[in-house]
Amino acid sequence: MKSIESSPLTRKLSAFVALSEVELAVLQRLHQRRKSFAAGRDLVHQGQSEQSAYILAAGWAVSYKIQPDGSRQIVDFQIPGDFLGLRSVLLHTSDHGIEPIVDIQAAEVFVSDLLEAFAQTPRLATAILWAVSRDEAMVVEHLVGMGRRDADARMAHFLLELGARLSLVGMGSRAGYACPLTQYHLADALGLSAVHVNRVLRKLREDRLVTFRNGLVTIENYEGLVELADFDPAYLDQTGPLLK
Amino acid sequence: MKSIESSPLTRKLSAFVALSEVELAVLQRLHQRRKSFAAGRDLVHQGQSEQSAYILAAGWAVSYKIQPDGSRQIVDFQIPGDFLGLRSVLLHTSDHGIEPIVDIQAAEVFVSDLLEAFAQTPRLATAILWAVSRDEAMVVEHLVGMGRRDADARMAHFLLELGARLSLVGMGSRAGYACPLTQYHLADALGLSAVHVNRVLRKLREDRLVTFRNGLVTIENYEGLVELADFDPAYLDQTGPLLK
DNA sequence: CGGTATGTTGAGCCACATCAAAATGCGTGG
DNA sequence: CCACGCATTTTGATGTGGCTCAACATACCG
Repeated sequence: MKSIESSPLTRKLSAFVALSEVELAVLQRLHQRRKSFAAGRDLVHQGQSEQSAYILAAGWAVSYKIQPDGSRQIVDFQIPGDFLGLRSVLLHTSDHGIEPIVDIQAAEVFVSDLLEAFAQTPRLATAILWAVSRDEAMVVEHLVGMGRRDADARMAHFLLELGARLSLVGMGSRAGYACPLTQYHLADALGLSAVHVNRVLRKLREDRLVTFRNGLVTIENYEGLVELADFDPAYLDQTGPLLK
Repeated sequence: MKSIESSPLTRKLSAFVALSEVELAVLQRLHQRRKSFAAGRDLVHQGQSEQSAYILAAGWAVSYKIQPDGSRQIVDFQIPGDFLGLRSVLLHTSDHGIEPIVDIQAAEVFVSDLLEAFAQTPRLATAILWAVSRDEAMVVEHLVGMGRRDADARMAHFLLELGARLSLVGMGSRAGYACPLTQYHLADALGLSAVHVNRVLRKLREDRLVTFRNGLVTIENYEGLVELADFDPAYLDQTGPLLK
C-alpha cells in the first residue's frame, strides 16, 4: 500500500479524485513494465506514429517541435507523474518529439491497458481526463505568455509554474528547487533567444527576485515574482478532491 | 437515426472510433437540454467556477483570457461539434472566458452526465479523451506558431487550420469558407496588433495567396499557403477510425 | 443620416533578434 | 593533477519585425 501511494501519478490524481482501493490497484497495474532511458536519446520521434505512452517515474523530459527552419519550440517539460506521449497515442501521430533531459525511468502503457482500466473504473477515466485537461491548461497558460507577456514576465511565470508543479510531487518549495535545464531550454520554451534569456535572468537576479544557477532555482522574493508574472496557480492546485 | 448522425460532435468522434448503436444513443442523450445564447454575451466568465459544459451545435464561439493590463489573448475558436468549457468543469475553475461570436445553439452537459456516459461505455470515454487531445494538439500548434513563426506564417497557418476544421464538419473546402471573425479577433488570437494583422492580410492578398474580406475567406493558392505556413494537417485529419 | 464598429495607411520607436567573441565550468584521458 | 575539448554562460554592438500613436476611410445599423 505504501508503494502504491508513493507513485507520483497516484499522488497527482489523488488531488483530484479520492481513489478507492480498487482504483489504486488498477492505477498501480499501469506502472508495470518499468523501463530506463538515457538522457538525450529521443523517446518519441517527431513524425513517427507511436504505439505506446509512458508514465514518467523519475527524471525530467522535454516535449518539443522542430520547425523546418531548424528552430525548436519546446511545448512543455515533464516531471515525475506526468504522461509522456499520451497525445501521440490517441491521435495516432506524433506531431512532436520527446527527449529525456536526464536519465529517466518510465512505465510503458498501451492503449489497450488504458481501455481496460477505464472499463474497470470509469472514475479513473475521469481522473485521467482531468490530468489531460490540466496539461492543456498549462499549454494554454504558456500560449498566453507567448502572446501577451513580455520576456521578463514570461520567465517569471515559467519559473513559478514549474515550482508549483514540483511542489505537488514533493520536489520543490516556495524557496526554490533543483532544475537541470539549460538556458537554451528556457529560450526554446519561452520563444526567446538564448542570449536574451541570459539578460532576463541577470535582471531578475539583480532585482533580487530569483536566481537561476548551477541547476538550482532560488526564489528570493516570491510575492514580487508572482506580481511580475501575474501568476495564479488555480489551475495547478486543487484545494481538495472534486469528485467524492 | 438520421438525426443522430447529423450531430457535428458525433461526426467528429466517428472519425476516431466506430461508435455502436448504444454509444450513439448515449452520445445523443448528451444533446438534450438545447439552449440558445446571444452573440457577445459571455457564456462562461473568467474567474467563476463553472458547473456545466456545453456542446456547440450551431454558430461560432471564442475562448480567451484577459490579462490584468487589459490585453486579450484568444486561445481558440470553437465551431459546431466542439466542447465549450469542458476544461473549466474538470478543473473546477475557469481560467478563461467564452463568448459567442454570433448567436449560438449549445447543449448543456453536466459532469454527472459525462460520468454516467463513461460508466455505460468506456469506449466513449476514450473517444472524448481523443477529442480533448485533439484540442490540445491545436493549442500546441498555436503555441508553436507564437513562439517560432513570423506574422505571415502564423496567419497562413491559422487560416489553413480553420479551413481544415470547418471542412471536417461540412462548413468549408479548400477553396475557402465563411468566417465571421474580425481583424481584432485575428490579432488577439495570433498575438499581433490589429494594425499589423491588416498589413499581413494585405500582403497575403497581394501575393495572391488568400483573401480575407466581408466574412469570407477565399483561398487562391492552397499549395503556396501550405508552404508559407508549413502546414501539416496530420493532427486534424483522421484517415480512418483508430479504434475498431 | 449621424454613430459606432471595423478596416486602412503612415511615421517613429523599442523589445528582442542576430552576430561575434570571450569567460567559465566540467568531464575525460593522459 | 593537469590539459584539452566541449557545453554553457556572459557581455557588447548592431539590426529589425512588429508595436504604438494618429488619422482617415468605409460599412453597417437604427
